[in-house]
Amino acid sequence: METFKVGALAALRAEGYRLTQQRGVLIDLIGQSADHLNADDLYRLARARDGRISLSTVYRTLSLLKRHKLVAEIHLSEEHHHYEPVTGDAHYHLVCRQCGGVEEFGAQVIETLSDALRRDYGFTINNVELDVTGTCRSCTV
Amino acid sequence: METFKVGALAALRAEGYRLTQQRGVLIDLIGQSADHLNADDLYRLARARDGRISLSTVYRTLSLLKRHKLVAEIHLSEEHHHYEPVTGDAHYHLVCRQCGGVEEFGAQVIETLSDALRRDYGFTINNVELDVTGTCRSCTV
DNA sequence: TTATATGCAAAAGATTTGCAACGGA
DNA sequence: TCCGTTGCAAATCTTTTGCATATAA
Repeated sequence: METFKVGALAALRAEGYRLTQQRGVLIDLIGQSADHLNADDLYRLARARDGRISLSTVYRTLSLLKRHKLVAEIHLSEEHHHYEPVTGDAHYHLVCRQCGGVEEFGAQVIETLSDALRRDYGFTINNVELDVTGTCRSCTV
Repeated sequence: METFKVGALAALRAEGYRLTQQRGVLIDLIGQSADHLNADDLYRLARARDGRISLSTVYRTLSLLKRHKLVAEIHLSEEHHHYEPVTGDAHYHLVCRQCGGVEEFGAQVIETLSDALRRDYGFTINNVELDVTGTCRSCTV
C-alpha cells in the first residue's frame, strides 16, 4: 500500500526540483504519518530526526507538495492547518469529541451527494471537504 | 422568517449580559447578512453605520454569540473565519471556483450520510461541516 | 559551477489580551 | 453606583518573505 501517488516524486525531480536532505525527511514523515500533522508537528519530528531544518522550510515544502497534489491541506476547525499524504482515494474525517481521535471513511457515500448536487443545483464538484464531529464507537457508552 | 433563534437574545440579557450599542449593531448586521461575513467585514459595516466600535469588540462579540450558539463559525478554506446567524435549519455550502459565490443547500441530503455513518462506523454525529467546491450553474459554460 | 534551497530574522495577517476609562442597569 | 464592556495598544500565533549563505546536480 503506497502512501504517495506513484511516480509523483520522480515527476518532481524531472521538473528540476532538488531532492534535499530536508525534503527527504519531510516527505518520509508525511508518508509514514498515521494521523494528520500540522506544520509544527512536522517541524518537531524532522528536527528530532535530523536537526538541520527550519520552520520556513517545512512551510515551503508543504506548499510545494500541495501545489503538486502530493499532500492535501485539511481544515479541522482549528486555528492552524493539517496535512496528509494524497493517496488517490478520496476520504473524509470523523472527529471524536471525547477522545479527539480522527477516523476516516470512504468516498462511496459522497457519490450520492455529488449526484444530488449536480441534479438539484447544477453544481459541478471539484472538491468536497467534509468533517464530521461526534462520538466514536469506542467512546459511546 | 426569523434569523436568530427565537428567545436567544432575551436569554443573553437574562444571564446578565448587557445589550450595548455595539452589540446591538453587530447582532443587527449578522442577522441581516445575506452572505457570510468575516470579522473585518463586520468591523467595516459596523463602523460605517455607527463609528464607535473596535475590532476587539467585534471579536469579543462573535465569541460571545458563538458560545451561545447564536452564530456559527464556518471554515471556507480561507485563512480567516466566516460567520453566519444560527437559524436552526442545518445547511451546507457550495463554493464556486469561478465566481467565488457561496450557495447553500439543505439538510435532507445529509440525513442519508448520518444514517450510513451510524450504521457502518458506530459514529454518533454532533456536527457536520461540509463545504463543496466546484463550478456553479451560472459559471458552467 | 550555478541556480535552487535553506536558515534566520523580520514581516504580515488574524485573533487575543491587559488595563484604564466608559456606560448600561 | 457598580460591575460588565469597550477602545487602544501590545502580545500571540500561524504563515510568508527577503536576503545572504549553503548545497544538489
